[in-house]
This record gives sequence, structure tokens and C-alpha cells, in this order.
Amino acid sequence: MATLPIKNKIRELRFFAEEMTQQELAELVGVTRQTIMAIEKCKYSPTLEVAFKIAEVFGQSIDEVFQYQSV
Amino acid sequence: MATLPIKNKIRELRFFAEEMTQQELAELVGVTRQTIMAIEKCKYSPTLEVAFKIAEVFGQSIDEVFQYQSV
DNA sequence: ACCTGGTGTACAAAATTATTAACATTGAGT
DNA sequence: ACTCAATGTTAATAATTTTGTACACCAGGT
Repeated sequence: MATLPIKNKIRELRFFAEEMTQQELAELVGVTRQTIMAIEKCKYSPTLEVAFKIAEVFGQSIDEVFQYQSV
Repeated sequence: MATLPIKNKIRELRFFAEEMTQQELAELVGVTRQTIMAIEKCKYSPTLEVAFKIAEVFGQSIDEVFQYQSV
């Protein structure tokens, strides 16, 4: 696995959103808890669609949830 | 992913950017021409990283380049 | 008519992401 | 100490994205 150039603020956003659990976010997004976990811990980057759904849950834009560091 | 809920403005942005070709965009993004083609024609949605790079080339945010229609 | 560049299609393969299931760890509460 | 929920890890598998290759079509220029 290459190094991931994309970070995110999911964890902060979850706790800011009434301490939403990974499980709750997963259900709102329509993926499994492990997927949220892997994304949150930067194991891999989500697809654009999942990224959109996560941002939508928190009422933010993708660019606010995910930060891309160009090399 | 069956139906694609994500549209994009890549074609317009290319021609707005001095009629940049698919090949040129592909090289700037670091993918192949076929990938740009497929994304532009909504054959599939790109990964978040590729989406970020495309947006970066045009100096736009992801949300400006890609439009997600929630179901 | 012939070339050439840009675009579109098709197919198999490689690479990456997503799912599922099982189990370990942590922390708060009783 | 015990329980429970939330989180973290691993491994195998499924699904999707990306690449490579090849070929076709169209428009402009020579």
C-alpha cells in the first residue's frame, strides 16, 4: 500500500455531530463500520461517491472533510 | 455501482482551459487517456485521489468539478 | 486520397477499494 | 472485577477502478 496523500477530519466531525459512532455514520452513508474505520484511519481512500455521502452527512463539502496534499 | 449518481464538468473545463486535450489532462493528472475518457463520459466515478488531482489541474474544488445527486 | 490528432469503444488484466466475519483492545459505568 | 459499547485489527473475498492494447470514426490540412 502506497502512502496516502489524503487526510480527513471524519473523527472530529463525528464527535462534533453529537458524538456519532462509526456504526451510525456507516448506516447513514450506506457502508459497513469497517469501511468507515479504514477511511478514518487512512488505510485507503474512499471512492468519490462514498466521499460525497460522508460530506453530505456532516453538511460539509468534500474539500472540508478531506485534505489532499499534492506531492 | 450500477447507475452513476455523479456528473462532472471536465469537458467544459478542458475547453475552457485553452482546449486542453484528454491526453494532456491525463498526463497532468497522472492517469491514462482512457481513464479521463471513462470519467468524462460517466462510465465510472474516479477515486477520491484522482478526483482531487483533476480538480487541482483546473484550480477548482472537487464540488465544482463533480456534482453528486443524492437519491 | 492521404495523413494526423483527437475522440470513442471494447476487452482482458492488474491494481485498488469495499464487504464480511471474527476476534482483540480500550474506556466508562456499575 | 465485571459488563458493555465503541473502536481497532486481520484475513479472505467481492466489487470497482485503472491500465494496456487494439481498432474505428471524424474533421482539418496537405
